[in-house]
Amino acid sequence: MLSSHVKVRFAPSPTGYLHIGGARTALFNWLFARHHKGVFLLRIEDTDQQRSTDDATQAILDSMKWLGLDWDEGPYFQSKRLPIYKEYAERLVSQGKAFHDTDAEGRKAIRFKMQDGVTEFNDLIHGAITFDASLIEDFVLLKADGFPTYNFACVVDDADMGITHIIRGDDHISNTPKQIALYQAFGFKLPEFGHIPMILGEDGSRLSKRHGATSVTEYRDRGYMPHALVNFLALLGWSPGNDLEIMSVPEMIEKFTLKRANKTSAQFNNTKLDWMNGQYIKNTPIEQLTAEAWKYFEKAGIDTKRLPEGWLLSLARLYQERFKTFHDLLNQTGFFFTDTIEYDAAAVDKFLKKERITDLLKEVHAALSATVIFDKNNLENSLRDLTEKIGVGFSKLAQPLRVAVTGKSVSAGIFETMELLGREKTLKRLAYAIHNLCEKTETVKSVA
RNA sequence: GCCCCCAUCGUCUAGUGGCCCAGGAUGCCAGGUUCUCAGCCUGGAGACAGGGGUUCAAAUCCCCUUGGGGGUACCA
Repeated sequence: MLSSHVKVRFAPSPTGYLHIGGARTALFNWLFARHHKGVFLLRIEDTDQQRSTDDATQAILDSMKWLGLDWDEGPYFQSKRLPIYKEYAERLVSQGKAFHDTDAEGRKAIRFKMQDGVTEFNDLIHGAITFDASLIEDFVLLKADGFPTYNFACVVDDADMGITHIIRGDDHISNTPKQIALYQAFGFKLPEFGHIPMILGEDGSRLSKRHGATSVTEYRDRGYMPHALVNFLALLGWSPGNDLEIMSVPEMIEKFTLKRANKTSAQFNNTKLDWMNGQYIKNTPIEQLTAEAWKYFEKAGIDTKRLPEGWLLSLARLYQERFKTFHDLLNQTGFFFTDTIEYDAAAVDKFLKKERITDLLKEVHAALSATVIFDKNNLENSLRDLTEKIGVGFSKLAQPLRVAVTGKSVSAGIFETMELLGREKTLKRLAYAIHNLCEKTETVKSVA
């Protein structure tokens, strides 16, 4: 393959945010270009005046950047190339290959005259695909508003911009014979076509808003790492051919070929994405992870300036193997950042509203108060000593303490948690639980 | 309706005629580690849509059926 002449494009229409299907198409084009050391260009197909918006364009550009899909040319905007399309359309009219037409509603357009015959092309992924051109109607090239239609603008631009490989969703397979007819009418050199499978929602139906998060920006806002999303998306419709799953971007570029792309549509799977994001989090250097968490926390409205030096790093270290997304981290660690913690009612019932818990926690309170250096080692020593002295298993003590301090029956290690929370808050919450939560019936949420 | 594409564990996939009574990952289940959960380790259940061919031999090739997806716009 002549790698030096590869030129591909991603050509979204700015009628909505970049969804994961579009992102995957962009990614495959990008990987293909980088693998072949070719050119990747971005073209905005804003020929639908009603539905195109600047916000959508901006969201698409932001999403591409966030994913790390940098383009070498563009973005070109089709709305700025109107004279070009007009000229090409008229050329076809003058050659008798297209004609002016007025529809029932009185709109005037230029329509392409389809020739009968068989259209066959060799798809890079599907192999030979054949259409009977006589079944395809004469289609509009230039709309009444002077804007080109998709099929027309696409061909004119791809030819004009020197696109060598058209990699796009297989929902475009049936557009291909029309486009080939146009290439032939103009005498343009035909590019290669590679139609990649669609990404379906988790239930196997076409991706839509009711599937929850479908846009790249939503995944960004929910605290996923861009490389994890890229890695996950790369594996939807493509595989390196071995058992490798977690791959760096350079690795993906090196291994990416269209030959290894699938024909079968793939269902999106959030659970596996979560797992993958967790893998990336685990493998991210702690300083970088802390910085990312910091950014996310600030956006979420947490006053990070008030946190002691190094505190967030300790938090990140403690939670690194425990969270899947930054949003998840925020959920898990919310009790650190508030004076009003939420108590899980079931946890309170199960671990605090029991006989002798008040006494036990009073002992714990005393032991913790007497711990001079409030760090995890000393806290552990104090409490281990206590359990030995009063003869109870450590878990009998840990759970009530956990609920009292975090409000939940699940948390990271209790000693590390107390150390991070600090002496003052820990003791305050413990005292509150002793006086207000143990062996009483109401009280689910209050100030501690 | 007509045209086109597709079909391996729930999901993502490996598999291009014998190496496959089908491998990996995720999820699920069980056990281990343990202050809970997560993580980690070990083990387990789990698929070639159905039917015909071709062949000494088929998940792999052909046909039909069924199922899914896409198109059939002066949307892209």
